[in-house]
This record gives sequence, C-alpha cells and structure tokens, in this order.
Amino acid sequence: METKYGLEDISQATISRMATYLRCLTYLEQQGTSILSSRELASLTGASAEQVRQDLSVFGRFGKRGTGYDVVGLKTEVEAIFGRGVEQWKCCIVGVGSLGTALIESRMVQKWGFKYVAAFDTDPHKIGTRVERIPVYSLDELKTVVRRERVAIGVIAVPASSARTAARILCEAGIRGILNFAPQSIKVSEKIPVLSVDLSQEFLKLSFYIQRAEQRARDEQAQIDTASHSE
Amino acid sequence: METKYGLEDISQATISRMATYLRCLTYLEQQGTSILSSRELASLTGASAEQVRQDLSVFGRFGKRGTGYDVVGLKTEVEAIFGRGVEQWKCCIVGVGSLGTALIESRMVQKWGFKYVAAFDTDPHKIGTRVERIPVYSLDELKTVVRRERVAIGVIAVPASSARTAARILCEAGIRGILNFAPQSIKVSEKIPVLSVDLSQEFLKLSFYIQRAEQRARDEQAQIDTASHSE
DNA sequence: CCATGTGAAAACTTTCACAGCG
DNA sequence: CGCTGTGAAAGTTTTCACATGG
Repeated sequence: METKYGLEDISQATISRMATYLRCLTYLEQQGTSILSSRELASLTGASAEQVRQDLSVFGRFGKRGTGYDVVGLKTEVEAIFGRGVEQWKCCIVGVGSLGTALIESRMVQKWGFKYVAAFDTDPHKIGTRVERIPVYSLDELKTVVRRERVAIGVIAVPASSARTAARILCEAGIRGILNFAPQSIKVSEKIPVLSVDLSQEFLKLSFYIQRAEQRARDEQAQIDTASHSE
Repeated sequence: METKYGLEDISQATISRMATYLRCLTYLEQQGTSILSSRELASLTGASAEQVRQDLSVFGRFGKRGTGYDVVGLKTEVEAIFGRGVEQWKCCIVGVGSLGTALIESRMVQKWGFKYVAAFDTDPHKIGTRVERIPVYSLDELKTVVRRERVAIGVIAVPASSARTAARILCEAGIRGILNFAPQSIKVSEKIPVLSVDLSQEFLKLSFYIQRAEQRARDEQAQIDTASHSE
C-alpha cells in the first residue's frame, strides 16, 4: 500500500498520460475487466507499452510479472497519485457565462473528487441566483467566500481582459491552484500552479494538422503518379 | 513574402507555442506595439528567447538583426502558417448540450477564421431550433449537411459513450479534422487529424501540480527549520 | 552595438533489450 | 512462458554560444 514518490522531476507529458490511464482504468473497471497488460493499456491510450511501464515505474511497482496489472488496484494507486481520497477538492468558478455554466453543468468533474461550491460574476442579474444548486456571488465577495469555504481550485471563465484581475483576486484569497480558460497568459506567484486551456488555440492547432495531413496525402499521390509514369 | 516550409517534422510543442505567439501578437497589435524582440515575446508567453527564435526559424526568417520582429508582419506570417487567408474554416458541432452551446456562443473562434455553419443533436426538442443563428439538425442529416456545406472541422461535444459513433459519422461524411471534447479516446483513419481536449483531465493534472507545489513548500520550510535549529 | 539566426552541446524523453519473477 | 521493471541506447528538444548583419 506504499505509494511513495518524490513528486519532483515528473514531466508534464507523464502526468498527462497518467490522467489518460486513469480514465481508461475507470472505463475498464465499469466494463468488468479485472486484469490488463501494459500493451493493452497502451493501445487504449495511444502510448507504447514501454512508455506505460516507464510512466508507472516513476510512482512505484504496481504489476505482477507474467500477469499484468490488476485494474481496480492500479486505478486506486493512480487515483491516490492525483490526490483522490486525500481530500475533496473544492472548486469555484469566476465568470458565469456560457463556458462557466457549461463547466458547472458538466458533472464530469464530480466523478474525480472535485466539487463546485461557489460561482462569481459581476453581472447584477446573475448575482444571488444559482446554477445547478451552486450559488452565484458578487466578485466582491470572492475573498470572503473562498477563505470561509476553504476553496482549493479557482476556475477562470471570464473574457481575456478580466482574466488577470480574476487571478489576482483568487491568489489574494489564498487559492491553491488556478485553471484558466481565458485566452490570456496568467502570471502569479511561483507557488500557485496555473494551468491554462485555450480553446481557440486548439482550433488553430487542428487547422495546422489538417493542412499537414493533406499536404502529405498530396505528396504521396504525386509519388504514386511519378512512379506509374516512369513505368 | 515567401513562407516556404515543409510541414513535416514539426513538433506538437512547437505548434502549441506558435499558437500562443499568435495570440500575443494579436494582443500587441491591438496595443499598438510595432516592434518586439524574441526576449519580449518569450516573457509574454513563458518560453525562452532562444526557443522563440528556434521555433520561428523552422518556418522562415522573419526578424531584422539588431532590431527584432515587426509585430504586424510576424502576425501575418504566423497566421499564414496556421492557414489563415487560405480559407475560412467551416465547423460543425455534434452535441448541443451546455458545452456545445458554450462553444458556439463563445465567439473566440470567429476571430481566427473559423465559422460554425451547423450543429447536430439527437434530441427532438433541439432539432429545428437555432443556437446563435446556427441551425440544429438531426444527427441523421449530418452526412448530407457536411457534404453540402463542405464542412472542414467537426467538433464533438457529446457524452463519452456517443463520441466514437459521432467520430465515425463525421469521417464517413468526409470531414477533414476532428476536435474531440468527450472524455474518450478516438481512433479514425490516420489521414484525419483528431485533437482531443479532456476538461476533467485538466482538473486532475492541476490537483497533482498543487500537491507537488505544496510538498515543495513544506520541504523548503523543513530545511529552513533544520538550518535554524543547528545554529 | 544590438538582436537575430544557427550549429553544437546539454538535457530530457522515448525506445530498446533483457534480466527477473510469478 | 509471459509480462513487468529497468538500465542503457537512440532520438528529440532545449539551451548555449557565437557568427552574422542591420
């Protein structure tokens, strides 16, 4: 039951893959699968089998040689790595626009031990209402509420122009980490982790990959044409 | 004006940073900044100055030695790299739940040359309505509409259990790329790029970083305590 | 003199190959 | 015998150092 690991020197890529493994393990558990090999987990997640083993070995030895991994056991270990069981992560949302509302409504997050306890906005029409039972407060109340409720994670879902102000207030309130959905890079104290997700950037990246894929297809076609021509 | 580049062998990390540079350049253009150095762009984006120069050098030589980069000129070049100007990217959304609606309502995407032209759902109450002027069709009509409108990008915003079906239908309709917001890995033909964004995974990652940051802080504090004790 | 652009070194990540164990 | 766990090799990315040119 020892899950001893120095939390340092673990690459972002490893953490991303660990999160993906966890999602797959949950799915497999629901399916009733009890044992799986690194190869199977690899093919489900798009990684290589060696990479799966390497990633897991950073945190401990969870498998049985000759057999593989116990799905439930490994899932429990990976959940522990992500802090599940240690605590219920209380979250708040700053910005109750369509994205903020969507984030609250998508209950995805509850499944992993996260829980929204408050939302904040500057719009007087929204203040005092509730979104899925979560009360919407004025931004002025943020510090008080975050401190009182001991909110751990602040989710920024405001326009880019207000993002930095939101981050500053959250930090002053003693937030422990920030998830930023505004298309604006955020700088706070080194001690507060900030993770930014820029949805429009994903569209840009995809359009690049599309162009590249289509360019490759054209190149291949050209090669086939040349080959058949020289026959 | 030459923007010649082999679109191959460019790392995902470089593309992500390029998208971030583009966001900053747009911001700087609005601010009225006309010239900037690699160092300034680096500090705005969190990369290093060398990395900025290395990234840009993959695509061409856009700067003036001793001076820096012309904001508008560089922005135009980077936009071209992402396919801006080449075409208006037509998008469709599969799944008009809160996330799908939020994606349509957040106009962020229009700014970069993307445009929603259709949405699809299986809910009879939604079919025939409009979300921000975008018509909602039945999923059965997807192939016809995507082909007719020559939709380039399909955005999946359905629950995990329906994601693969959605992807399959999109591919059959001749979509050129997929942006997947469902917490489910998607496998399609090698030729169709798929980019997945799993929001709940971001929460998990953040909780890991919070634990690590707090562990570090405790370790540092312990060292200070030890040091002062041995005095 | 300044900041870019770029080979080369350092650091890091992934893959390989196989020892070790159920 | 099969699959994990792991050092070492191969490959990739980042940083360094400096030549180059406005």
